[in-house]
Amino acid sequence: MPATTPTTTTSTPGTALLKIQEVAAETGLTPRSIRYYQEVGLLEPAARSEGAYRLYDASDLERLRTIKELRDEAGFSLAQIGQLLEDEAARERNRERFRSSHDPTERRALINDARDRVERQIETLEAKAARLAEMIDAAKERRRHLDEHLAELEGGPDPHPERRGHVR
Amino acid sequence: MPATTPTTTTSTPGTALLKIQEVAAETGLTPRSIRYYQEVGLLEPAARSEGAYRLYDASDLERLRTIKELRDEAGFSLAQIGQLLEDEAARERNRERFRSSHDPTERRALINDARDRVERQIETLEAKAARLAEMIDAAKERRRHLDEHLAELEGGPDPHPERRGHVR
DNA sequence: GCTAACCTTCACGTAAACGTCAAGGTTGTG
DNA sequence: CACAACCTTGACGTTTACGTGAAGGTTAGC
Repeated sequence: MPATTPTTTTSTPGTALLKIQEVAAETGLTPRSIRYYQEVGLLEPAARSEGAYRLYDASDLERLRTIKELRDEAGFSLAQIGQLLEDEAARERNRERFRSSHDPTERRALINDARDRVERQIETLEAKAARLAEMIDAAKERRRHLDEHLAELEGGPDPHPERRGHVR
Repeated sequence: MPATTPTTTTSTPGTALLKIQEVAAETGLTPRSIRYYQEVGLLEPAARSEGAYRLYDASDLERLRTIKELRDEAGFSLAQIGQLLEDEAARERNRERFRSSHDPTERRALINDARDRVERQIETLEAKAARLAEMIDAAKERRRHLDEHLAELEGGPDPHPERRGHVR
């Protein structure tokens, strides 16, 4: 028995399964964080080795990178991330059910459900983006103001620049 | 001694000073959080009453609202918020020095310094915004896809919609 | 000048998100 | 098959960002 392959039915041939440390190196997370994410239900490893080693596939890596991005870049809590990913998962599940359903009414219901979920995601994200945009605008306004001052200094080293047009 | 007025020199006449609970009501923060922000150096109350009550002015309120926004909307840690506000403060200080300096070279140096700081703020914020935008685009793409499906179902309740043009 | 309602400063408790050993099993390479 | 390098599951420690009293001063109204 060569048995480098795990004992699961997730046989995606070309897909090499990685051990937790390799995943950590690949994603920039720590093994502890990855285990913790499993603990709080953010992702289950694709498989376990015979000796119970966690084994991760490509989609796991993708998911972990998503989690990390949501955490670092967007500053969401793990609970919020869980919500967002759960919505994703529900979307996938509905997709499956959708595919196997031939009743147009149910199909429409499933899609509408999915759409609502995506809509919620978008609203959550856009609210955050809007706030950020406001802050960015404020900062840019400050920068613009400073640039004005600089231009003034370049244009003519007037010892009393506050006299020409209301600097404040 | 009528002494409703504090014992500080920050005499901005029309500015009513608020006690911590009033500030809390006004900002949506808790008194504890406000004290904590002071503890970690995010803001000092404008004054103290005779009996050492914390008293806050309008600019304190503004600052607290900013902190809350950065915390809730942008998801920054208090440490990061401290950095951003510190940059702000440095900007103000430089502004003061700028006003009292009459050496054009130094003036330019001060403004350039300030500009660098603002630039850093903008970069930090825009990086975050960019990530968010990516996520929003992805979500919108999913929504668009779902809408397509819905349109297909509305247009004609075809029992085999997967036959018309590669649904996946 | 009494008292309710607020404030103060400790000080300990808590939830989230991990870090860090400890004790022991697994893997694969020589 | 020995053994270093990795993995497992606890379990306790740590930091951040507060919550929650406790013990005692302060303020404002009557």
